[in-house]
Amino acid sequence: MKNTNQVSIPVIKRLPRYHRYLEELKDMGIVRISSKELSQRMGLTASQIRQDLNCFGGFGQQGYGYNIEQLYNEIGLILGIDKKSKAIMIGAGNLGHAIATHLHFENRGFDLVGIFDNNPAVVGTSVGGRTVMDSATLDEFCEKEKPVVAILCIPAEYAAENADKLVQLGIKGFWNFTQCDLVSRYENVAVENVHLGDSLMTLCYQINKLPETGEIK
Amino acid sequence: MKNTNQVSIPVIKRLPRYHRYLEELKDMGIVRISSKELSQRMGLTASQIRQDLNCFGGFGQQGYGYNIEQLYNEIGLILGIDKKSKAIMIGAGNLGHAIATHLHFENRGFDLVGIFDNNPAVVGTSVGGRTVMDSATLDEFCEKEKPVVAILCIPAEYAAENADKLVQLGIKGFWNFTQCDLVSRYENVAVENVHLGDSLMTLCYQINKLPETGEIK
DNA sequence: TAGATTGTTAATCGATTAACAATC
DNA sequence: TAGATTGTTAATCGATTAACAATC
Repeated sequence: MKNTNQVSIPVIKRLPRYHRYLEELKDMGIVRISSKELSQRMGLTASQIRQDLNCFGGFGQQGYGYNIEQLYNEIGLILGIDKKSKAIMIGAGNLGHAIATHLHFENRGFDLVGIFDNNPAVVGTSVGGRTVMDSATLDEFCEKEKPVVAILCIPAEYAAENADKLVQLGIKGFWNFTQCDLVSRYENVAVENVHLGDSLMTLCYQINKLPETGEIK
Repeated sequence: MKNTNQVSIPVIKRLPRYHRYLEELKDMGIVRISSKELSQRMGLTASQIRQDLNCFGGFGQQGYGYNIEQLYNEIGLILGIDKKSKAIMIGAGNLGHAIATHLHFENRGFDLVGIFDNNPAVVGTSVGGRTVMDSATLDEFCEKEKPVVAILCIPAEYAAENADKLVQLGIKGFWNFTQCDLVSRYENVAVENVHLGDSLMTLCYQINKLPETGEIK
């Protein structure tokens, strides 16, 4: 694998999608694929695929293309999904509950080791086979388990204070489902935002910009 | 408002975020703001903000800046959140349940008029004050209510067939929570993907690329 | 009026696409 | 070997940033 220093964000964001398509092809029993054919399936250019992959190394072979299983595994390694970082979830409301039960953390480089909430009605209940713990025990838990990532599923107004505290407790990355941006509050802390409200508004724009049925041009 | 033909995607994706920041400033009782100050708050350049806004018209005033409430309203109009498109949700599992209850559709240009599931155990239950309907009644419902957007909260393997059917029933846009890409299956149908799995894997990459504590450089 | 800040044009930067020699 | 397809360099395209005249 080549020097991975400073691979651009757009490239990184495409990796999981490559991974998905390759998994599908692998499961179909297909062994090799050319950048051209993959590009057609994915709606990209072959050039882009080759450029993207060559940020990390030459995984193909001239005249042959790419071995699907090998490339699939390589991309998994690049993403680091074999590492299994410890993650905790803050907030076990509707959304937290859904995220905790719906995602396959273990297939994506994480181990969800704890779920916390400060609502007494929720503490002690089971979410996806895990018992929700009291937020009051968070400090203690972090000192012992040393989780690396926190998944924020709390109301926006508590996001900043919680994040600050979690960084002090050693958290190095957030999967942020709150409206709050956590813009550059910290150095060397990764933030991956899932702004569902923003996404919905973007769709709103698209819908309203769609040509009306029957409209000319 | 200027001709909005072909405003680039990156610009559109920033609009909801401007909207959020402006709402916050408005709620704080602040009346005006310069592109410079807003840029500092948001972690952007002032140039970018001015360029973005001038895709739609000149909302500012030299020497003064922007009136926060006016700009907030203008961006709302650009996004079209006053239009209230009818939306239906397909799949009322954990994730669907959370989305239906967690998002404020009415503030973001949509009216969630129906939730459907094919699981008899779920049909008839209440989700966020709405009764889940049987998927078997979907055709009938669409003919009568003419929803414009479908929110897909179903397993990936059923996504394509459901989407095809929904397009035939008149759906013009998808908010797609499935793993399936729905890549360019249709013309003049908007697709906004929320690939949570991809997002999580991107975070995985970031975490593993973070400099180790104590590491030099 | 003087100072501030926009709207807009020009310059820069980065990402995507095209081209092609290398090579399996 | 001939054909296919990569890895990589060069060209293009688009988005971001800088600069500044216009003007409130």
